[in-house]
Amino acid sequence: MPKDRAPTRIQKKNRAAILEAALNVFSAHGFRGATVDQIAAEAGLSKPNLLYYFPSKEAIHTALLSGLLETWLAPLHDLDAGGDPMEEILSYIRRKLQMSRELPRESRLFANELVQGAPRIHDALSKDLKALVDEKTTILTGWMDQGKIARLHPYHLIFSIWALTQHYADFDVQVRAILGDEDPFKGAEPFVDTLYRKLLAP
Amino acid sequence: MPKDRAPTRIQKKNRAAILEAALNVFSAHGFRGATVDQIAAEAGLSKPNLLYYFPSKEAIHTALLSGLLETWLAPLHDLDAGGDPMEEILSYIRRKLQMSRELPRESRLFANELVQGAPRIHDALSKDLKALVDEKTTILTGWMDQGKIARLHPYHLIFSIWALTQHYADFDVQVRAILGDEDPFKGAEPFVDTLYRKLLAP
DNA sequence: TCTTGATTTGACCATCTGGTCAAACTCACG
DNA sequence: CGTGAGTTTGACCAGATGGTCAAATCAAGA
Repeated sequence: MPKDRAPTRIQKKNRAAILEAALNVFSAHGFRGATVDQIAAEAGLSKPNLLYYFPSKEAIHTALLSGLLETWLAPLHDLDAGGDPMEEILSYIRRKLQMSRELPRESRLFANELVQGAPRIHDALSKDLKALVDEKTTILTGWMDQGKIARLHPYHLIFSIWALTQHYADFDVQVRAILGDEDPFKGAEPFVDTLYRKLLAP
Repeated sequence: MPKDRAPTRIQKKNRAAILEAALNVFSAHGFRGATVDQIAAEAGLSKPNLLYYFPSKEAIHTALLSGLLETWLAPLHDLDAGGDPMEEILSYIRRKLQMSRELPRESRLFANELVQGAPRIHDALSKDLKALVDEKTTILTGWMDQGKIARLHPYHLIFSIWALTQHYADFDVQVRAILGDEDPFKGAEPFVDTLYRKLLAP
């Protein structure tokens, strides 16, 4: 285990390679389904070498999740009370959909964890996530009070956005099995845009 | 392994107990995360005894999935070209939401499988599911042509229904972490109802 | 009751998996 | 160079896990 001095060139490179490999493996097989050997192989390291950088499989998973949670929630963080309500929400939705396209592994990493009861991030959900959502639903409710957008249950509004956008990453196989060659996002973007324009129109 | 005569009383009871236990365990931990011992214990059998009824862990999983696929797709099957378009669709949505509430384990069983690339049901997706969806989107498109409902991408319309309704079962922990004590479905039902009424209004 | 097939189990096995460790090797820097 | 910290690895281990098997037990019809 490297001391806690400034990380060396090699440490930076290997830690990054491990996390990248772990993202591939954990997102495709879940925590239990992933093996340390698999991650090590994909990172181009031997297993003992990998365990020189992270003390355990669980530690890699935790590092991944907590490192990516911020990225994952950034779009919601950026929802601005000062902006135009409809534009703010639609822009949030577009960013979420874009993340589904560009960061599907991250989406599935969280999906795997959530479907199985989030044993490793339960805390982050009921603390950080809840706090963030509460902050933003206050903004949404404010806009509803001002008649800027239709009155809806703000929590369920947010759930609907998550469900709709992440569906394309999480259940990618199913979507592709049905759409065939068609690019899922080509149709998804105008669809969700239309959906939320109609839904939110005051 | 019992011969393929008519199943005895004991065979019926034990097979049912095994599938029930397997549903609990597979839906909570995924295929890889589930252990045969765990399923056997939950079914009240010893491991060798369980393996007397099913030849392998994989066989249990396959039996479960194929046995439940029909149940899972029944609501879509019932979408009737002869009925009132808006009522047919809203009734489909209500049934899907009801299944999310009453059969969350089944939902998570499929979610687990799908998130990890559906290695064991890829065939059923691109054959049975695709055929069913194609049949029903034809109906939807017909209704759109007649101006009975708004014109939308029919595949994405169906995806949106799946995403919205199954979200409450699949990501239950997250929903509860945010809603607290509030019953998720109390708010969800009017929300999705409103959503699709607005979306589908011609 | 007796017999036969169905059911159940304890003991066992091979493999996989997360993790350890001491020894070897490499790198940067004085 | 030389040297000490940083890095890598082969060999190894303990426990978990899927699965097997022969022997024991049970159930039901003749």
